[in-house]
Amino acid sequence: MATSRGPYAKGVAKREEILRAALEVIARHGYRKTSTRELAAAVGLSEAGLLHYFGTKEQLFEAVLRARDEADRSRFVDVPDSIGLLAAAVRHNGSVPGLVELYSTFSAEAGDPEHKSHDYFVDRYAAIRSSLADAARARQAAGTFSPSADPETVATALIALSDGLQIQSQYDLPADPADLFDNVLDLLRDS
Amino acid sequence: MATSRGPYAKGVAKREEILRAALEVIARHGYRKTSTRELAAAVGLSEAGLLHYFGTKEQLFEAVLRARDEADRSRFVDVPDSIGLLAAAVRHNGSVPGLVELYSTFSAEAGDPEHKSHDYFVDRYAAIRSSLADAARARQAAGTFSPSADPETVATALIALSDGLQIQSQYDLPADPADLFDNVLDLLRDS
DNA sequence: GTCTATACCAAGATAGAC
DNA sequence: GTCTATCTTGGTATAGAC
Repeated sequence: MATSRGPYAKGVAKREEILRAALEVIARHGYRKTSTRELAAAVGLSEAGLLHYFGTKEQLFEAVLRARDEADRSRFVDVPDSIGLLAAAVRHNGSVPGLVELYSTFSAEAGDPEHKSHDYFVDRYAAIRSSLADAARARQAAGTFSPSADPETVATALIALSDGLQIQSQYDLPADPADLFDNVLDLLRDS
Repeated sequence: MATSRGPYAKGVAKREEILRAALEVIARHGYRKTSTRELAAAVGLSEAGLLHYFGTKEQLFEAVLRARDEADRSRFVDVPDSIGLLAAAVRHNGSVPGLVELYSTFSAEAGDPEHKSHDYFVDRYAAIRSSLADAARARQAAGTFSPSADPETVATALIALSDGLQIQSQYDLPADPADLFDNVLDLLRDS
């Protein structure tokens, strides 16, 4: 048996270059219209060469979304709790429509239990839900959040609100989704 | 000039048969995995014959969603206002996972302004938003809804909540999405 | 019964995943 | 390169208005 040696430094760098390029191409052409062919051309690789790094098109897009989560976390390190983090992310989404389209489409498609990225979203939703519920409990203890609201319910609803606003923002929304999200949070503080 | 004669009785019947069959096949196999070939076979047509009626696969799926909206409206005629209608639809969605997958995926994909069904969703969202805002105003006037909530904001947020719950329901949700939706409505009544 | 738009099919062009 | 998917082209057969 060959023992796994892990990626070489060159491979790591190429991976990052591919992720950056994928982000850029997706932002311009959208998710559905971005082919592996086009992506390969953008980084100077053959299609086979590109897929060597990520296995399938889907795993590549999953990697792009993981990279975005990571980037958001480090962009908003100073935000006090995960409810605030979600609000900041919703606001930031307004400036990256290509990523919003990727996230919306991909999270809907991966709803199929046989989709390669299904488990990624199961884990991601569970983690966010748990951390939002913690934040809701902390805010309730501090007296800055509706005491009658069930934390788990609030957590699930806030995620749904964020996801749903990302979809609606692709159509003609009369207001800024981020302002809307903040307004709903205000309602929950006062009820 | 060729004057349009409209569809023959046979064509009208076949159209309905196709929509019914599409609903069933999509409910079983999901949206992404349903091919025009499979759909054509299910109604005893060639692919070209199938596409003769709807032009493209996308227009066929749009027709399926229009038929669903129509079916929901007649299923819930006795529901007093459109907020109640949305709540009833969310509850009903729990029994038709294939349609939920179709709706989630398709509404995300059609976010692309060049998608053939983009305008359908623009109109649909605008209509639902307007009717939900009317319902919120009526409930506020009747004293059964938070007076501090802006009706337009509530309308957009309720749609987002419904859409987002449809996505999350495809993963491991700890609670029933319909109960969750009702709980959020309760919070809005008391605030 | 004539006429032509509608209903439908066979084959293939095109394009993307892998 | 191979396989699979959508959609077009170019046709024939039939419904149904007149």
